[in-house]
Amino acid sequence: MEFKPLSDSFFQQPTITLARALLGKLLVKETELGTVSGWIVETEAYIGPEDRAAHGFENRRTKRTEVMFGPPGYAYTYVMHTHCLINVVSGEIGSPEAVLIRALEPCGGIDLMYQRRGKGKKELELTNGPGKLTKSLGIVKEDYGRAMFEYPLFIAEGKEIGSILVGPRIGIHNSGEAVHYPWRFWVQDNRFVSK
DNA sequence: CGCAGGATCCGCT
DNA sequence: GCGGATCCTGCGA
Repeated sequence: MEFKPLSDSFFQQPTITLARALLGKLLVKETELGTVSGWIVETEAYIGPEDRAAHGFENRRTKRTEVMFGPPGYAYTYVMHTHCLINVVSGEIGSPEAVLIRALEPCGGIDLMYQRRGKGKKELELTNGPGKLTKSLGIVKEDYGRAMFEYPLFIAEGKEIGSILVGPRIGIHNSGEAVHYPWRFWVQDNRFVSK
């Protein structure tokens, strides 16, 4: 299968809008071992200045958050415990905003996904969580700052999806009032959604 | 330089 | 459901 990256202008929309627009799109990573892809079925928006749960809360600018202050469409990867998570930088230059990709429905390169995740895994366990999907696709912290409108890591046109459901985000219970913000989006009835 | 705290996952109860 | 694994980042001393 061959995929073509969306243009950089796709990422130039408000973070919440982009988080919804990413649903159904394809996330693709190419490596020497092959190409792996999956349809995005779950996202979360993080809007730094006003969002206690975001790493860029109150415009906190560090080496780690730096990429979020730049233009949209670049990868913000970081390590959580033993896992790597991936966000798409969004919003205006100077404002630390991003969309976390939480789950995919496998599209291509499924054999390679099993190889990376371990043989005994079920198909559902390949990509139904933010740390799992990066492992299946071979996304690593070295992808930090990479443009996501160019090979080898990019967003491509996907497929039509059904209804989008909305709810509070996951795993941010120590974030005060931000706990309740309805900034998680997922495709209704898709079994790969993480929760 | 030390330490506390995670946007998680997995296995066991 | 719960706790441990495990490791990087940010901050304070």
